Amino acid sequence: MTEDYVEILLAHLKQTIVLTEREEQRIREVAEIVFLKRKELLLQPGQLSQHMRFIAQGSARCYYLDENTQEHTLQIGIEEWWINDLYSFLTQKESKLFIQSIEPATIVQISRENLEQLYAEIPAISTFFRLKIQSAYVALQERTIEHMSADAFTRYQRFIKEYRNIEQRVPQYMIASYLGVTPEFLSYLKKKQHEK
Amino acid sequence: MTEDYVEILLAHLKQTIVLTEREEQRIREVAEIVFLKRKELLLQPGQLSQHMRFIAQGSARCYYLDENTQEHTLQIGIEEWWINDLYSFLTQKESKLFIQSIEPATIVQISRENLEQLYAEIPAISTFFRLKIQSAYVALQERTIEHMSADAFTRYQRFIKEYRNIEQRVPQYMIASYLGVTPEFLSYLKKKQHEK
DNA sequence: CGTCTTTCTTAAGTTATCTTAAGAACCACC
DNA sequence: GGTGGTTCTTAAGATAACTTAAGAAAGACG
Repeated sequence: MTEDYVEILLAHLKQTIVLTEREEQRIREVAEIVFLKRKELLLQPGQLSQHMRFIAQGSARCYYLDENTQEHTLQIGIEEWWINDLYSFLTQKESKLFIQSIEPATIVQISRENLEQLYAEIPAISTFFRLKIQSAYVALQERTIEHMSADAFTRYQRFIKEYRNIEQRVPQYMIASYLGVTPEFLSYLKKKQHEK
Repeated sequence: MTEDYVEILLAHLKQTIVLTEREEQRIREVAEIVFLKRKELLLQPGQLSQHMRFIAQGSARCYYLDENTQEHTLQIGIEEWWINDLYSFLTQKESKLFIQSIEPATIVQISRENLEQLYAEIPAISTFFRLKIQSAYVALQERTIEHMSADAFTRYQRFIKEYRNIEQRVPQYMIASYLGVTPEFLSYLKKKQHEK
């Protein structure tokens, strides 16, 4: 059932905020569902990000492609994570990023216009996204600090400790580009880790 | 005149939002002024960041000290920049960062409680800081991308191109720790740049 | 001004990480 | 269940960036 995916979003929201039955109904009205195959794009450089996107099933990532066609993964998400280029969504400027499913995925998304309506009608929704944006900032700051102060082996160890579930579902080369190393070097780090 | 510094803040706010004379007066009532000598601390790890801080004069930076007592500068600011550990301010958790004046500086700051009052009284102030937090996020994302995709020489060149005014006022080793290299290596990069 | 502290430079030796290339393993889908 | 594409590993050689150390320059402040 298509509707089941929206229920996953509602359950997720209700972990943080309280919603009346009527409010839930409003969200059901505006939520859109997108089904993706493996490695399909949801957003590309040059486009505007027009939705807040919630992963109801599967996995997705957000990455940057530099002048040398090297990928740099900024975020990897699985079920119940939000995935977006907040830069583009918030500033309404053209994105520089790709958002791509990793496995086949189901996304529940709300468009900017509908979201603005919801903000007006349901103050708790406004609170929810204010908190989300805050935590996105916090996560990014922690990542920046970690990237500057730890070497690749340490970053890898922390990653598998914190996200072994993700590590097992996602191609190695995406994790490498998330950690900021080449796939070959990550392979070497993995070996080094096993030897211990 | 102490009050002159608050006027700098007001002029800064009025570049983005419109304020009535009464609203300006409310801001004058709650703004606090802090005078700092060179290299004085405004915030240390373990403390809570309780203020939004605006540099009216001088310069300041925000940095992280890792387990090896290496400094990593997250932000450098001069006149009319805001400087804070938003992580601590927003989440009300203990900061992991230092905020420190570089040159002698004058900070105009508003405490969290006063700011919350202002949010309620002056919607434009709420808009202003929402935009600030957004642009802090955007700046951090751009920095992350740049750090992952460009080598140290390129990062240095972009830095001096964009911030030569800052580069000339701030010790080299802070710029090194902002760019993510050792001071010795930055010295080498500088020489390389001149040779061109 | 002069002196003490802070900051910057240079250079040699070292290490972390990348590049290239090629084969092996894995997996998606027919 | 086979097969074509994807992903992973290994290893050798290259390079970017770090470490250490010591002297030189610059700047703060009495």
